[in-house]
Amino acid sequence: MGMTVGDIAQAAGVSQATAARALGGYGSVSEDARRRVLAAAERLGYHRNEVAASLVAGSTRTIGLVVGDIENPFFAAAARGLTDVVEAEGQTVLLANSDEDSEREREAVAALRGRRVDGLVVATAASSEADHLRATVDAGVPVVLLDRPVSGLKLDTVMVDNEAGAARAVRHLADHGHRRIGMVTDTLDIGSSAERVRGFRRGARQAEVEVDESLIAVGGATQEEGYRGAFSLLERRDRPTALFTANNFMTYGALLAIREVGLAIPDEIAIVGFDDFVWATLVNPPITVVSQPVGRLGQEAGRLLLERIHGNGGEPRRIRLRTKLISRGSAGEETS
Amino acid sequence: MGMTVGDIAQAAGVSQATAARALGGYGSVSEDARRRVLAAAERLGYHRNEVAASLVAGSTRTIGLVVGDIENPFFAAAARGLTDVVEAEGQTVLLANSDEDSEREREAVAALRGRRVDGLVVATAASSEADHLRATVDAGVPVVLLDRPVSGLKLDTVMVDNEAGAARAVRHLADHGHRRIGMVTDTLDIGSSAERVRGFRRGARQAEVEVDESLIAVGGATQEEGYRGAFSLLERRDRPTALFTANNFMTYGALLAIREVGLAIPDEIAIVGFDDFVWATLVNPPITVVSQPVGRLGQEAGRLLLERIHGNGGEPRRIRLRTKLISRGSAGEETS
DNA sequence: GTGAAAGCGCTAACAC
DNA sequence: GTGTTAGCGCTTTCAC
Repeated sequence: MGMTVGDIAQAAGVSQATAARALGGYGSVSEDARRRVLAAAERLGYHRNEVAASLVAGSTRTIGLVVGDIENPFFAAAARGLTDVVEAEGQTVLLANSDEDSEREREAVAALRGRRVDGLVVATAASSEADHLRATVDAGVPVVLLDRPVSGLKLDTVMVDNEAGAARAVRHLADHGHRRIGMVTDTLDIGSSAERVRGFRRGARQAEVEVDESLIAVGGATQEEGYRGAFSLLERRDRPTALFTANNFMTYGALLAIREVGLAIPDEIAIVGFDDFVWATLVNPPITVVSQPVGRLGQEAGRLLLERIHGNGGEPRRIRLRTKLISRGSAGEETS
Repeated sequence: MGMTVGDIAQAAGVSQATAARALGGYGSVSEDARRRVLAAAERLGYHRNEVAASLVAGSTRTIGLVVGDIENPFFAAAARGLTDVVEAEGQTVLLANSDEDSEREREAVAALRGRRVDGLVVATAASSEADHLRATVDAGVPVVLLDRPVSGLKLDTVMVDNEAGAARAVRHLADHGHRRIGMVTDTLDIGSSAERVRGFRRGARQAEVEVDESLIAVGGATQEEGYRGAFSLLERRDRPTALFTANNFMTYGALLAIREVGLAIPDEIAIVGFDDFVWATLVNPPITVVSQPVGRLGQEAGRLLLERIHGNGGEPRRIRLRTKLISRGSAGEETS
């Protein structure tokens, strides 16, 4: 533990510089010296103090990840994709949860920046308040936006085609005879959610379905709020015949509400959710979803960030990954 | 960014030492100097370089977490509990996945130690190979074991009453008329799984049910392996009438296998899973589980670790949290 | 109360 | 090829 290059140097009978070179594998060291140093290091169980190395190198080989909640399978999968990519480059991930709260997000970013992360991947809670991100980039710390665009801030961003995916879902519902379609979403402060609502409207227009704005239930980013939103729609006399839910929390909440109200899927209420989930095929009936390549989202974010860290300048890039509709029956499709 | 205490000191017209004291809130500084320093820092947007501070303090205020896979809801929930507790103390979590591979776990631990984490929480992949953990503790870096005990290594450990919980599940199945009960588990290298198998045997004994060892399907730690294990049991002529699955991956895999084989739950095959999951109430029928307080597992691990970091010596502690059987119908219970 | 100076463990000029 | 030396940005004696 308390072992330093100096100790190794002494044990190997060379200067600290030589030991450092042998250990670091840079500069030139005689074969003999190198062997002695390496042997001493091995014998004494030396491991480089990365924080000291970071101080001089000006790089911590650590990248920060700020998500709403790592317990959310979406973020967990993205985190996994990210860690896989960056660890392959010797980077490690510092994790922070924002609980979708802008203030907590600020604190998280500050904490990570204080620890001098080489870069940051953030799924920002509020697409409008982004001065902390701008300040970070201005300070020379690369930031990649995950899943959620930010208005008025050109930054590397990795997301899915939210609008197209949502529109697709609505058309799918319309194709199966639905004219009265409700939507359950979390706050529109979340960039991707705002896009999905736009997609909802667009899809309706394309399918020539009238959009009843009162059928768009907007709530918080929790399952309870999803439940509440869906419930409010379902208890109306003129309730919709189909629901489009903007993410898994909303989907889950809506399914609870549907069960609570006692409606049969898909005959009394159809449903299509944004984002696939592991159990979608095991609930009854299986749930039709717009699936997104979540792991890849994290991977691409990692790649983009690594490029920036490696000094790649150039215009910010926006990567849009494609979503895919997976038809399982909950929209009233014929399934075998 | 390139701002240092020296810069602030200069801007405030004081020495670096005074600026550092004012900024760090220690030592004694005149009210006047303090104000000037703080004002300068604010104005120039100074933020302490924590890596430099870490180097001198010998503490990074960072703790390492090594799990099998953050995408696994169990680990995600534990991670969340852990971050909540340690962030409240100003610590941040460095995350690494081992994929339940001993070698990758070693590398992860090495990488985290190199970054001089103040402590480590690890859900170790192999309960028998623990020299890397022992070495870590010996080097003075506190380690808390999460979820999985390690044989022959006395360390702070937070886990659930695996054996009791598993026994309870089996008795529950026996209480509902099952005499031929199979078990699907991942590798016994995983400490908690080994305990659950012991609990399986114990529960059977208590319920005076004969244990057919060939009915214990042991596989890898993936859903596919869970599927495979369950399938192998279900396609037997003398197949069990009930299944106990050792964790969520196994439960999920088993449910797929059950569907594949075309058996009805609970009439043709009953099932009880270890560890609750969000969708358990929405699959049909709802799944009976032995639930564990996963978030608390992470929290307690955090508390234990923080205590050690704060210099609390004393004997290693083992915390066992209680599991709870939640009856939902998949074991053939009468449900309203 | 304040400043000068040493040092955390490492890397990297710069001489030899 | 190797050693000496000067920092990286911070904290912390030790004088004054």
